[in-house]
Amino acid sequence: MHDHASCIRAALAHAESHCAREGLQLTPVRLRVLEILLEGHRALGAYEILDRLRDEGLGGQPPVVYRALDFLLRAGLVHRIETLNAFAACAHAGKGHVPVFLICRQCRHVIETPAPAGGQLERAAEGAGFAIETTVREAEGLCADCRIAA
Amino acid sequence: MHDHASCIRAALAHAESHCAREGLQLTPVRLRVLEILLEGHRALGAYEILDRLRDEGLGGQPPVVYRALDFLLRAGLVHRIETLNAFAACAHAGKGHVPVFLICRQCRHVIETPAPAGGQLERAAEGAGFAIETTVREAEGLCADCRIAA
DNA sequence: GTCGTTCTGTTATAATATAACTCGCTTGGC
DNA sequence: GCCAAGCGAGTTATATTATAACAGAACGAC
Ligand SMILES: [Zn+2]
Ligand SMILES: [Zn+2]
Ligand SMILES: [Zn+2]
Ligand SMILES: [Zn+2]
Repeated sequence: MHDHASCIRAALAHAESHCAREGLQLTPVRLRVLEILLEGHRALGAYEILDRLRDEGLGGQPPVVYRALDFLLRAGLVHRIETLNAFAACAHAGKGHVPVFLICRQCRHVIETPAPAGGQLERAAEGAGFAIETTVREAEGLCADCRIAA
Repeated sequence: MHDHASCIRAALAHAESHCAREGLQLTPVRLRVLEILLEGHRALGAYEILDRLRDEGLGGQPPVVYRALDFLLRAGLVHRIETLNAFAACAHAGKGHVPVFLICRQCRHVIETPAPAGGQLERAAEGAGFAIETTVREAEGLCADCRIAA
């Protein structure tokens, strides 16, 4: 069983120390967005996050949440899930990694697993003389729980 | 050097025979959208395609182009590029494949290479009991030409 | 013919994302 | 103390991407 409470604590502790070390400001809005994303290993759309912020009186317009997400993305604390146009807190903060996502189409849970370097993308790129800067690896399907439930 | 004229001819021939075989209707709008995407190995947004169609008097509203794209996607003749929210004609039509895309951020050229099965995504999924249905593998960076030009 | 299906046309709107400008706060120089 | 620079947040407006919902044409099945 996954101890999510300690999972959240660890992520927040990492975020604070990382920002302190790098001279980045983890402001209330930014922290709150991270906390919301950390509540579950799920991807949330920017406007879902925005609704939450609004309920809490923390900034009611799109730019607020998009700026916070932009900060968290650049700090490596959050990943963008391209398939869903949504965002998920990094589950491996601090361990420099190329994320791979397994996205359940039923419960929307997102499993992030670290990928070793030197996979297909890298080999394909090398053959083509292509210089990779960022990569996206996402799979959609059914997670173990939803397979059993089906 | 890439013989793109014959590349287009082959893709169109495949599209026609594939649709005939499967009982799918490659109507004028659908064919034209495919032709537009085949003009270059580039990704086009739905509204870029729509502008082209409009200029040609072929259907001026978003649903027209989205429906044509939906058809072409399901027929496997076109791929969606999640990173760009855009679409590119399949460069390996007919050869059942899992596409991998190398996307140049400068010239927007898209290189499609076929991926062998059994990569990182599949291994990660197996370990998690996750049943993959679709995968997205995209890399953004600089293509060989743009690296030289830089 | 007329019914069901498929494709297209059209209007309207939803969902996602950014531009551009304002303000308040901090901080450091002077 | 005062000012300027920088940064973050607030706000308005708008751009970009995508879909819902319904109306009309075209076609073959019966
Ligand atoms: Zn957890
Ligand atoms: Zn991560
Ligand atoms: Zn070609
Ligand atoms: Zn392809």
